[in-house]
Parts: sequence; C-alpha cells; structure tokens
Amino acid sequence: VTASGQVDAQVDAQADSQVDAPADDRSAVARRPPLNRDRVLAAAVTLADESGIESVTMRRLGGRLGVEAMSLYNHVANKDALMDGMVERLAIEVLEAAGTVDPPTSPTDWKRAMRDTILAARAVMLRHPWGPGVIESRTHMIPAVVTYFDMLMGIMRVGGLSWDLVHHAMHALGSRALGFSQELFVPADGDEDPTPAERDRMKSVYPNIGGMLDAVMHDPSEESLGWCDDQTEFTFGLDLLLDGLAGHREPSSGTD
Amino acid sequence: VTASGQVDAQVDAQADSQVDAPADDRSAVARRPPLNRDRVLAAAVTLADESGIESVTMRRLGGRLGVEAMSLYNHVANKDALMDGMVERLAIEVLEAAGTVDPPTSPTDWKRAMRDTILAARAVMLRHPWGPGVIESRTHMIPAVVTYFDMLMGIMRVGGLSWDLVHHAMHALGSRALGFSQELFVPADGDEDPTPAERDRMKSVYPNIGGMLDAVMHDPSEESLGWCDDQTEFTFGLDLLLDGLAGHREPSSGTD
DNA sequence: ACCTGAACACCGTTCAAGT
DNA sequence: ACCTGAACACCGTTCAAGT
Repeated sequence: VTASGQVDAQVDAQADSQVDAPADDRSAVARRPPLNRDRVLAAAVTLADESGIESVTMRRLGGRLGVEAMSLYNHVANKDALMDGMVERLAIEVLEAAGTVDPPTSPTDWKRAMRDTILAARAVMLRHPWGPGVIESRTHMIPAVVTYFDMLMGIMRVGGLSWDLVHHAMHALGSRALGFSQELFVPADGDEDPTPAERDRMKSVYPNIGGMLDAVMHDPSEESLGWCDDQTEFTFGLDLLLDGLAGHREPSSGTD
Repeated sequence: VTASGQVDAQVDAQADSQVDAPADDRSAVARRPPLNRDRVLAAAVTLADESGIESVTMRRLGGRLGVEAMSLYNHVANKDALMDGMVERLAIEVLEAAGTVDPPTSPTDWKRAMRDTILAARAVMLRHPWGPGVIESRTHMIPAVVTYFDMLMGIMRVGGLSWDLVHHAMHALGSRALGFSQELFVPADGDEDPTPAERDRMKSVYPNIGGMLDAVMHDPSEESLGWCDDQTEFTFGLDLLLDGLAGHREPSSGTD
C-alpha cells in the first residue's frame, strides 16, 4: 500500500539527473534526497493551490511527496505547524511582491505607496485562494507577516502619521492590509445572475436589496467586470479607509 | 453505552411535569418529547457558547440532547445544515437587537442609526464568539442575515445614499456590518503585555512596531481598556467608513 | 415518525520498529 | 537521522433494523 506511484515528478527529475540504471524500490528510497521542511511546505502550498485547503491532509501530502504521512512529523511538529509554515511561505511571497513597489518619495506620497503595496499583496492572495482562510485561522504571529505589517507602518510614518494613528490604521485596515476582505456569501462558481422571476420574489421579501439589484444591474457601467467586481469593491473600501486616515493626520504634517 | 445520564434537565422537567411514577428506560424514551430542529439548533448554540465551536460534533451534541448522534439526522440534513441553522439563530438574535435601535428620524440621522445598529449586532457577537468564524465559513446566504442586510440598506436609503453607493457601502463594510472585524493574531488569553526585554528584541527586528509599542503603551490614555481596546478600534474603523461614505453622498442629498 | 447499533471511510497522531 | 506499519481515538455519515 505504498504511495511510491505518486512520487513528485520534479523531485524525481532532480534526484535521477545523472542516474539511468533502473533501480528497485529499495535503492529508489535510499537515493531519494531526504525530505526537509521547505519541500514539505512547498508541496503543501501547491496542493492547496490545486485542490483546495481541505485536500491538504497529512496522508495526501505524504502521498504527493512519495512518503508515508508519518514521515512528515520529522519536519513539522504537527498539522498546525504545517499551516503556520504555509502562511510563512505566503507572507514571504507577499514581501517579495511588496518589494517591487516604489517606496514613498515624499510625505504626501504615503497613500499611493500604501495602496500599491496592499494591491500587490492582493495579487498574491488571488493566486492562493486558501490564504485568507488559513491566515485568519492562525492564533499566533508569523514572523514574515509581522515584517510585512512593519513595512506598511514604515510607509505611514514617512507620511507623517502619528504612532497612535498608525496603530488605529492597522486595526482599521485589518485583513485588508494583507489584500483581502473576506466576502460574506461568495456566490458559488456555477451561480448565474438572478432571473427576473427570482428578482421579483427577492424584491417582495427584501425591498432594498431588490431595489439595488434593479439599479445596479441595469447599468453595467463601462469597465466593470460584472455587477459585483471584487477588485473595484476592494479598492473602493481601501480608498475610503486611506482617505479617512489622511483626514486624521496632524495639521502640522502637511497637506495632500 | 447510552447517553441517558446526560438528558437535558430542562427537557426532563417539561416532560415529567405531571408524571411522578418512576419509569424504566423504555418508558423514559417513549415519554420524552421528540426532538425537533429548533431544540437541536438551540443546543448547538449553547454548546458552542460554553465549549467552543470545535466541541460541536454530532456525537457530543447528541449526548447533550440524550440521543445518539444519528438521531440528529432526522432534524438536520447534515453538519453543514446544522451550522447554517446556528447562523440563522444568531442572525435572528441580531435582528432582535437591531429592532431596539431608534430608526433614523431624518436623512442626516442615517449615520447614527447605522452606527447604533451595527454596535447592537456587535454586542450579540460578543456573546457568541464562535459567530464570526462560522458566519465566514458559510458559502450560501442565510435568510435572516439577508434580512439584516436589507435593514441596513434601508437606513442608508433614508440617508439619501444612491443605490450604487449603498452597494459599495455593503462591500466596504463587509463583516463589519455584522459587528465584527476578524482580528489577525488575537493574543491568547494567557498572554501578558510584552516585557521590556521582549520589546527591545522586537524593536531591533521590527523598528516600526517597536516604536509604536513605546508610544502607544506609554500613555494609557484615559478610558482605554488597554493599549488595544477592541471596542475603541472597532468604532474607529466603523466611523472612518461611515464618514467616508457620507462624503460620497450626492451634493443634492443635503448636508450633515 | 423517530431512534438505535453497527459499520464505513476518513481524520490527526502515538509508538515501537526498522535502516 | 529518517522512514514505516500498525494502532488509537476521534470524525461525519450510511444503512438496516427496531419501536
């Protein structure tokens, strides 16, 4: 009942690069480079990207790596530590993306820099849809995430915001600082726009939602990707917060 | 291996009100009022309140109700439907709390009404700490939650906000509309304020967080419950959003 | 109509044993 | 040092059987 049939192709290519003799199972195991924490975490991230976070089980992850589930415990303390490691990898990716954003060139440039940085983080999250859920399930800090937060705070300090306001800002942004805002009731992939009949029923029970549907769906304005373009909504909320924070700056810290 | 020892006391009192003869197990089961969906959901909410959401398993919930786990499937389709039902109960509690808030008395009163309503919802969430997590895990709409959202939208319409702005507002508020903003890395109960030594180490790795700790912890301003008073931070972020939305109102809709 | 008992297909995790 | 195999204590869920 071995999982050797599922040995990761990339790993094999690496290990077998200068070996062409067909090997029996024992030597295959012996030749295989020993697992390490990094390879375990990378495989977990890939598995979550491809099949969703619920498919990341110790047994299935072991299978991916050509190893029994129990071997993983040599490299991560337990499943919780595995999840911490996945968030760590994700945060490192966020830091890399954030590093390509132009730092603020003047105090009044802080809002642009915050916006670009957070949207860079968002781009990473869109590549790893399991990110938000796993991040919010963590109960203790992950260093790379803290480093990212420290970076955002540095941008705001350049903008002249007081320590107290920076503190409020981090709380007000919350998960938006990392580029996501957990959507309530995200419609399933298969869901279509409501039919007129459904809209009628909806309007009788929920008059305001009904009215909104009529108004917002009627004019699919220029560049919208749909009547609920997530990117548009995200940036709207983000700008609302950043503009509000700007209004709370000390008068002495200049205008913008 | 029966769970009859854990029969809910309240249920027994109800069932036995006019029966005083000691009964054997068979008649006890026969006399017990049959379970129904409402009692199952109420027990699940109580169990989650007392022992946390992770303790709500079909087996344990059955035990609470003096019934085998499999009996629950007569009243809820599966565990997911059970969770939906729990959110439904929670949302009904939110609607009750929101119903005690004064409706807006004038267009300019909409911000006050939104604020009071959302803070009323927040009070309910504080009584049910499992609420945010379970709500965010739901993938389809729960009617009572939609009713609550419709109510919020009604308040904004009284305030003269356009349908388009109301739509943006609901997205911008996100989970804040329900009274919570998922805290990233909520410190464990046992965690104390960082010691000076920890602060020094922190300052060298995270200069901005370190600076903030110095500044914000130094002056425990008047009425704060601590250097990270959740209620203060929640209302700060909420006001930021509501004020920002007010700024987006059509000029024609009056001043406030 | 409602409930039970046994079973199934999964989990995370332990432990002793192998190399 | 790293990996395996068997086992344990849980899950959600099914199914046939009881009343």
